[in-house]
Amino acid sequence: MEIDAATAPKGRPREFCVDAALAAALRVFWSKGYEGASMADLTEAMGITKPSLYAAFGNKEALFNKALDLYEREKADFMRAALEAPTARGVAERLMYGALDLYSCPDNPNGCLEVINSVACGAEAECVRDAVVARGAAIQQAMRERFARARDAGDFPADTDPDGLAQFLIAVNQGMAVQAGAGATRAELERLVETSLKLWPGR
Amino acid sequence: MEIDAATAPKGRPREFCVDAALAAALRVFWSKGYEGASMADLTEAMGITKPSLYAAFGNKEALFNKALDLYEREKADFMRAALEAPTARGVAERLMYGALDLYSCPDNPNGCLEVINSVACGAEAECVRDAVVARGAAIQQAMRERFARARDAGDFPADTDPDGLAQFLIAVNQGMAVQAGAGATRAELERLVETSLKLWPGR
DNA sequence: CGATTACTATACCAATTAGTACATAAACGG
DNA sequence: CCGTTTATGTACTAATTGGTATAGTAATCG
Repeated sequence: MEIDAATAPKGRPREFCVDAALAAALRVFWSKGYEGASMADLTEAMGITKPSLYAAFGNKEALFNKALDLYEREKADFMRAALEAPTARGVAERLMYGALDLYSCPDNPNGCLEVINSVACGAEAECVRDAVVARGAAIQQAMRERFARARDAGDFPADTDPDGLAQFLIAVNQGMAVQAGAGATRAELERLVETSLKLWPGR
Repeated sequence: MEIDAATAPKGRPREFCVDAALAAALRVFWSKGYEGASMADLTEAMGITKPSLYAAFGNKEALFNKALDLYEREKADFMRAALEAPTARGVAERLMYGALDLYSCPDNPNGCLEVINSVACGAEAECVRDAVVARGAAIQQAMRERFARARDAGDFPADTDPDGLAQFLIAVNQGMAVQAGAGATRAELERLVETSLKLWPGR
């Protein structure tokens, strides 16, 4: 019995990198959605066979949830980071430009994994939809709290509703994701960002 | 040979109402999306068998396109109507409140049929996605032209970009559809509408 | 009445879906 | 070298997918 179990893998070592396979799976889910991504699509992109996939990740739903974790950790982290901007306007700017970069990056599928999987779907995908929607609600809640602080700090004109502004910012973000998925160019999305920020109230 | 062919159907008359069946199909596509709606879902909701469906509508894709026509004609008509408002602000108001009514109507599936089917999908659905995206592009183009006229009429402050504003309005609309599909209440969507309109520039 | 025409229902099709059984291969501790 | 353990590749399953062939049925036309 070793002290460090991680250094003593027992059986045959796996021949693929779990992280790289998961990153490949994320790309597939990101471009096709949960339902649109078949196990055949996934195994091909990941470069492994189905039994390996099931052994390493459980099943399709578990794989998706792990990919979703990765997405939030590595791709959508700018959302959390945006909340740390000193003013409400700074939050909006960081969020919009971060979304612009993510949704129109040529290395990624265009659009937002969470928006793709939070719209309507068949019965098979309802469980993952609920999971995605729950994460969106968490982000929205965090933004509400941030804007409540911003209001107390005097970032907004007097008659402004911070909750409404949080919802508005998320809505524009979601709309940008929809347009990116529909093939909008980066220049078009840039115009959307600039127009939105020009309308943003306060500091 | 009769003059009026419509009054003399030759063979056995069909036992269901095509319009009612199409309306039922629309509801299914609207709540599950093109891919999420199986033929079994559709035939059950429409109250007919598969051969009847194929005889009357062609195939799944043709059925969807007919449902999409119906959607634009009966449900999303407020979009075109909004463009006839006398000022740009009036366009925005009609569009936002029309979308609010449509996306949160308790008699309908929540959300927007076109947004649902313009996000990522499997290979099977790409053709219908392209069709939906093309319709969205047409609406956006019409709105651009409307706002170009509005700018000439002096509806906007001097430094306003009409194209950007059209894109912005559509993005908020799409975001509202995403949130409606994710379970937002009507009151929440109302707040989004009011916040957005409060930020709208000019008259 | 018969012929023609078109709709309906059952039963079927090939392809694809997510998920597994099983035998084999590669690492380890003993 | 042996047994245990884990991973791999092939081949398979049951269920579902969109789509049809076939046989029967209900209407009008001549």
